[in-house]
Amino acid sequence: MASEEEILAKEVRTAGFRATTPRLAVLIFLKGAKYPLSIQRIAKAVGKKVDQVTVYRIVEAFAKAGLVSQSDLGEGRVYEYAGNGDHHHMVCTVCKRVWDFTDEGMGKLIQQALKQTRGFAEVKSHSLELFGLCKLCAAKI
Amino acid sequence: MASEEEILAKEVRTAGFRATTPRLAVLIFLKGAKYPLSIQRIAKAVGKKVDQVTVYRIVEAFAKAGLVSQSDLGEGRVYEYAGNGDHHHMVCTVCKRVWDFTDEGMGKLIQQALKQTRGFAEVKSHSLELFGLCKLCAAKI
DNA sequence: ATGACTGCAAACATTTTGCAAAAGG
DNA sequence: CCTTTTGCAAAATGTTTGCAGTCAT
Repeated sequence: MASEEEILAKEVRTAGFRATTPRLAVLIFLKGAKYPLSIQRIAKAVGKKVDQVTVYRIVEAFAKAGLVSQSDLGEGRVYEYAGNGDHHHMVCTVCKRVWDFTDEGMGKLIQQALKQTRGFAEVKSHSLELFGLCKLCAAKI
Repeated sequence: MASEEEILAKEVRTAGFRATTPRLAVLIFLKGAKYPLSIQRIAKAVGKKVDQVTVYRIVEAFAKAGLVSQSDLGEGRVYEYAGNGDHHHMVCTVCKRVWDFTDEGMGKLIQQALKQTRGFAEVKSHSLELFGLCKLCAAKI
């Protein structure tokens, strides 16, 4: 049976890249991460065996290829493994913690949007964030 | 009758700020803008009568106060006047142009999300972006 | 073998900070 | 007045680029 690493290596190659140590390190880390992370945090996580410049290039390329998805949860751009399922984010603007949620209605919403905006041909990806207060932070106010 | 500027001045004061020239310049410009803009573009637009550092501070404060809303449409963070109505963005990833669209179902979606994520008390704002290809760019491929 | 990829150094850009002077209420 | 706000200079961060050497295929 294929190891975790072999599976990801295949995924990386399918996306058109060579399966290098830095790329696998980044992808393995992101796959295991519980919430989206900034370049800096990813770089720190993979350790100094991978240069931060390389992390920039890898993550940007992965994002373009759709292997990772990007968003801005209020603290600058963050990235997460796209293969962990389509979901959205709910962010507490005080403690910055992130919750995931899913929504069935996205397909319908996209159809509606396309109907409204003539001029658009095709939606490739989406990003939806809700900002507010978690119960803990709300209680403190 | 109150001039455009007087109305915005009042809005700025209601939000808890002093109605200074730089703040009104930024808000007037953003109110008239047809799509969300970066700090750099806002600074350039209001001219060099307002320092770019001041634009940073103003826009950040306005965003926190809810006077402007922020998002990342793929090219870094951009801002727009919040009073121009609740809407979402559709962005062509090739030519970067932005279309607006609205969605009735947002309230229901938020209720759903709150149901899913125990731990959340209240949603204050949201941000929804669709990325894809406009017809012009799709035709060129 | 050979093109893709990485690391390193340095350029470049963006964002933040501190403080004295200016301006709003 | 008296506090908030601004401009300026400078520091601190963040991001991109160029290139020689390394690695995956």
